[in-house]
Amino acid sequence: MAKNDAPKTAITPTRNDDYAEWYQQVVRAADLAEQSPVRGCMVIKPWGYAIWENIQRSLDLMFKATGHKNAYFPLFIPKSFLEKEAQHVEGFAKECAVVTHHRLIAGPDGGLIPDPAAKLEEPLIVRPTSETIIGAAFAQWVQSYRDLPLLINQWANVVRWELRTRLFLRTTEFLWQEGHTAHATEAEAREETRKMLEVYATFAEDYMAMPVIKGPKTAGERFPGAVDTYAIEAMMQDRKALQAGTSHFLGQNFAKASGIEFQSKEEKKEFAWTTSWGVSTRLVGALIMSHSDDDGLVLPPRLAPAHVVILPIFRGDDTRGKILEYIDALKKELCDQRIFDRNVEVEVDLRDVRGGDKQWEWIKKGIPLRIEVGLRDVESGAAMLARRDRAPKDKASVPRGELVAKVVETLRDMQAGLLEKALANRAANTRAIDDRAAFDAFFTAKNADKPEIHGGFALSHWCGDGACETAIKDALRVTIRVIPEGEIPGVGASATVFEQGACVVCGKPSAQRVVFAKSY
RNA sequence: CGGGGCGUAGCGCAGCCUGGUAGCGCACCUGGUUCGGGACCAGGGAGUCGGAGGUUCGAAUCCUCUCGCCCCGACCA
Repeated sequence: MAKNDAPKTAITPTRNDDYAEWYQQVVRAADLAEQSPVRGCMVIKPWGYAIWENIQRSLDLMFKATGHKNAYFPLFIPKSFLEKEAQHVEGFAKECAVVTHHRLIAGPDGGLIPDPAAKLEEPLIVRPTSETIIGAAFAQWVQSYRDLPLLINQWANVVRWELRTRLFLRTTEFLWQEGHTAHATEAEAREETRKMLEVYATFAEDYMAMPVIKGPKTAGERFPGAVDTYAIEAMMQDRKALQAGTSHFLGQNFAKASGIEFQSKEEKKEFAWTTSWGVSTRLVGALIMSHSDDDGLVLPPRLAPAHVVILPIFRGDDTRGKILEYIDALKKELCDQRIFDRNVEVEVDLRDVRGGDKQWEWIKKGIPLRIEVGLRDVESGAAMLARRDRAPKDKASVPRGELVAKVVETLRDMQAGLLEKALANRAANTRAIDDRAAFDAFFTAKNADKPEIHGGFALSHWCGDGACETAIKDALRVTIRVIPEGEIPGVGASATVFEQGACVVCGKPSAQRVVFAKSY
């Protein structure tokens, strides 16, 4: 095949040519977000924000169904609050935005400067997370064991002064949800931690069509101040791991720091047991990197801002009305259909833009289905149907009578297909590796100058020693993403997680394999 | 925050070495021909060349500083 015969893709470069650049181009081509004038902060555009809204709505229902209530706490956290939990301080101190003044005045050069007379007595920290401020509230709210459990969630923005940012994956300000709960017993708090991890895993697989491995993190990867951190980890198309959600068992650390005490049935003063758990706009990044291709974004129907775009094909003004009428009726009927707990959402693109361009725009935006309606279709009682998970030119005429049912059926099929494909990709790039040489080879690019996509998930034995974990990290930038608690679908019997083995680093005995990978 | 790269029209880039006040493709606007399709022809609009200093008769081009973005690393959702 000559160079010029290479299939033209809507996105350049392709994933294989330059994955990082491809990602950015998809974000732009799909009109999801853009860089803002503020360093490290993004503007989320309507199409991208709608995805977040769908994530929000779906998760919110799941939180409510598990007994949680939403509330809202201050953006600002007094410095002294953050100082209350030693490990917490250590973890977050180096990435905090600090508010020191409450007024601006004219400066010597005509600009504005903070008024020295308006300096805050105690600096306020723009929340990097809300354990401490919510802890303070909880301390007020909880008196008796009858006040427990306290199950609260907050949708908010947070700020972490990141040194290296990437749209959606890591930005200085990001949107998220943070659940905070307090319980009377350790067992109950542990159960809550697990329950929410499960909610996240379900959401990832059923809504995002993104398979995840769930389980505890190693001590080294723990949330600052947590006793145990659990996570869901997904594999992106460049085979790197992405932490898509975390759930923390905080023990009594924060209860002690914030004074969350209650009187037990036995009339004793006790510290509550707390948890926290969160997912962020990073999920949008995860979605992009799970399914999208060299023609742009690919969205799971369940979270797509719209399911269908109807593209009219006009030839001359005399037939325009007829076609519009046909489209209108079709749209109405489609919008009455239920799919995945909501109505089918339809866009009709009437813009005066060339047909081909219009079509490609929607392909790049990842809308699941495109329906073309021209005079021919109106007259024959049909429409052309094209799906985003097939080649752009792959279209089929569907009789009008079957169209509506076909749309619903196809959306379901696509949702399932995306998960299957992602599962297959993960399985194909997950390997049981038992000796160090093979491990090193797995995580080393053949082309050092321009590393190709390589590696994946290595299921290897680990003795549990942090030193071995660090040795791998230093040598290969590979970390233990998660300690799996079940077999990994699609991986095959030769890679059984639970069997005796020897640590891939030091050779000491190990009872199970863990997931090693490069990560975001 | 360390190493590297890059900032020239909305997007992608050339020009910079060898200073003489900007060019290409796509997008955009107008007219026409096309048209189940990322078309073609003709005409047109759009850039204080990231910002600030400096050198010079003259700076996108040379020097200094600064801001931002990207990649690699350390850190992290």
